[in-house]
Amino acid sequence: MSRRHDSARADVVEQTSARFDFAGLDLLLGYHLRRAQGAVHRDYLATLGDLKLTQKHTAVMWLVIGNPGVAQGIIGTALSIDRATMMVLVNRLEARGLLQRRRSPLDARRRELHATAAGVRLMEQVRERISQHEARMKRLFSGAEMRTLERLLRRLQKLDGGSG
Amino acid sequence: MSRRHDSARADVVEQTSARFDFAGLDLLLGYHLRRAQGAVHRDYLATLGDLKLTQKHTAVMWLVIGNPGVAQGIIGTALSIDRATMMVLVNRLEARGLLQRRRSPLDARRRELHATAAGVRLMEQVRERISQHEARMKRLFSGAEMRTLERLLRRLQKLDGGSG
DNA sequence: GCATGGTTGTATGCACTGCATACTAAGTGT
DNA sequence: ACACTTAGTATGCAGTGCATACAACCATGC
Repeated sequence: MSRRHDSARADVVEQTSARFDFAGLDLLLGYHLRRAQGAVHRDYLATLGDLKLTQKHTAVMWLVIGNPGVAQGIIGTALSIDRATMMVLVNRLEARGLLQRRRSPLDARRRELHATAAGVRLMEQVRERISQHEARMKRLFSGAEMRTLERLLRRLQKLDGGSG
Repeated sequence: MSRRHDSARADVVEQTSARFDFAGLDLLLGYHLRRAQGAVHRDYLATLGDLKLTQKHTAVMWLVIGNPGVAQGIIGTALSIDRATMMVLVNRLEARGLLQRRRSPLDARRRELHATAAGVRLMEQVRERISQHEARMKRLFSGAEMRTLERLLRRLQKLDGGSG
């Protein structure tokens, strides 16, 4: 290997790790939020593993079980998921036999959502896995930090109705 | 309207808003993180408006401008975006004429990324919009709270390499 | 009672994201 | 030379988000 080659390699190494410049990107709150959410969701999916439920699927099942017969749109509103996205999501859960749509006797426009026995069984396992996932996150923080983080994150939701 | 109808309506109203039960879902950190990220990203896209750049597209452009000639994979590693996703993302930015791929003279496997003049111009506007977006978030917090939030969010990224 | 307007769900299409897989090109080490 | 590794590419599938259009249904005013 010539000296020229050595110095070329050194340049590459320098560029690939040492001399990388975030150029202020890491001063943006949105950046940190997106990175954190990505890491948490990856850990979530890995923890759920074979149960194969995303955060949103889980949230819908959770709320349906907690509010039997609730309308699809109510869930969507509660979770800030629009109607079209809710459709796909509920279609998927229904196809997997985890919940059922039933026409509401009071307002026929509505479809009441009910968890099936299979859905309830699955969610029991899911809740256990979520405990592990949440525990892994809690280990990163003190109790006070957890409460602070939750409080600050909750405040960011004000952007949803803020000025639009 | 009969009394029966009145009370039926009351039930519906009760169910649609008052009697909704989060059943502990809102005790999960992952839930609050997802909601917050959703709200922030919606505000981000609305603020960018006609500039039409997502958070990730912006992050890539930002880092390419801050590190001219950086390899695609380095950006992906820095942002926790895998190679396949980076491909689609860079394809899109290249198709829009915002950056260019060039074969690296030092390591021909690599493609150096360079922002075009149009890309640089666009990013100037983007940075202004982002200032507005970040300012809107900062109004929700004190300076100390902002620093705390950033610090705690950064800690969550430890999940990415944690035990898998 | 009927027309009108708003609400809920449905269907479709497009774009972004994430990941698995497989393949090519190129560099590394023996 | 050879196997191993790395970087980029291409394809496919699933999840998500949103715009749009449409159908069914409810509430309201006339």
